Amino acid sequence: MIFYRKVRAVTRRSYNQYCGLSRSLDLVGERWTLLVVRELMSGPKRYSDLADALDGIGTSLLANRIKQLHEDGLITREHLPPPAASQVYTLTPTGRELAAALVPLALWGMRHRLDEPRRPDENYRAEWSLVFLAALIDPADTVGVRVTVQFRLDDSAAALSIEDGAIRVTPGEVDHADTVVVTDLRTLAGLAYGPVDPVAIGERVRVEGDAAPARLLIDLLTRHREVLRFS
Amino acid sequence: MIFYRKVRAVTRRSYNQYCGLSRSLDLVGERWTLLVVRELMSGPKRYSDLADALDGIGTSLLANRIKQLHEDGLITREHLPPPAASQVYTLTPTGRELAAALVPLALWGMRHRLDEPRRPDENYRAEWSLVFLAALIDPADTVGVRVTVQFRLDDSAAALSIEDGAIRVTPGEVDHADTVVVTDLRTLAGLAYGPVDPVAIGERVRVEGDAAPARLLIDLLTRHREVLRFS
DNA sequence: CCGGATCCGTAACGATACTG
DNA sequence: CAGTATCGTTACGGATCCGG
Repeated sequence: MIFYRKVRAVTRRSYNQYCGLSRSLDLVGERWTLLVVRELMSGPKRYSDLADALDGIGTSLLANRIKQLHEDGLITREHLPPPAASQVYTLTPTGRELAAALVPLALWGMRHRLDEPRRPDENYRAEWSLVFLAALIDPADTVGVRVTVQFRLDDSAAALSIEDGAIRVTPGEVDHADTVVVTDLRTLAGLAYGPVDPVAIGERVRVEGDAAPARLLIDLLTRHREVLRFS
Repeated sequence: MIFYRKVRAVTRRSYNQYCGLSRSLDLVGERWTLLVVRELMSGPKRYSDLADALDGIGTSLLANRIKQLHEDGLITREHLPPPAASQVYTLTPTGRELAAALVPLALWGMRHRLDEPRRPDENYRAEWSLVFLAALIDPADTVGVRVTVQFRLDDSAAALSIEDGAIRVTPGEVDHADTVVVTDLRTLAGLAYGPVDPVAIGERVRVEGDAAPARLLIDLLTRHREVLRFS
């Protein structure tokens, strides 16, 4: 009797096209991969953090995706010092460039696919959108700026902070925020790229605390550069 | 005896996340979909054109992808007048915005995934990369410009033309080109976004015909705006 | 020939159970 | 906590067929 051992495919499925887009998708075009990258845009994450955020991924597939991203040099796997006894995944510089390349695609989705409101059982985290909106801020506008704003969007919280030219998004509540902005995702997204008028946002945006940092940040978000156009 | 009819799933598979990127990928994240969009960036195409360019897609899947893109309002299906007796697919304005959003991802792939040279049996078409490089040209720089340059890259040809502010890529050979540029993809891509120095390209770029239009176009390609940065 | 639809084998994914 | 192992289901790939 002969046993056939199921051998793991040595070659990944490829489009077999000498083209930048095709080769990008060969690497990160499979299901869930780009969402793992998105998760890491709000800072290093543990395996269980990713599994928790990516509802429905299945543990086995997540492990495979992490392994691929690591082999391809898009993330690093670091062991935290003993007291933590844990390991975290972090974007490499190449991975961060990929993350930046996802910004227009995410904004396209915000513009065209967020008009259908959030379904009752649909997952949602404030940092998912905030990382892409934060990428719109022009670093040239942040010299000397040092601000942390706590956002609360549709009952999820995340903070956006600017310090020494570094723009960072932190999931959840931070304890050193300069002020708190309470609004919804569509309003904030509409402010940043589109139809919402910054001067008439009184009833859709509530600022708790000092208004100046909130104004500053919303100003930075609204005077970003143009989006790319095709044709 | 009871026959079970295989019912087409009424609900597409979704990440179930209220997030711009997730919802984009719900729409266009499945295999081959974004490559169909890329094909349409170089002009309207027939079904058989797409099937021919997307080697390995399988006719049934291509038909499904086209149907989805049409239902989602990203492409139109037009019947050509009787002598042609054919139908072509064209990007809608929303579809063109999506195409523009793919540019950074394609450039990321050019920068990071094209160092592995073209495999012997790997498919290649000049327009695949040219549409994304052309998107780097700033429309503000094209006022009054009217030029058509025939490119020949690694034995595939496509033309890039600018006219009345419209930038267009045409597959294959055109018959009204102002000049011909012969080079390879890595050189052209390196010129546009990266490490190749425009002043020392003599032996890597060959211009057949009038040098002025070629210089103009290469100049437009190299002085595009910065790419988005993350972090 | 063009524009698909049908069928079927294989690979990818999703859910759950289990382990160091 | 950080994954493997297993297994049923879905998606994809290739071939064939079919109506205009």
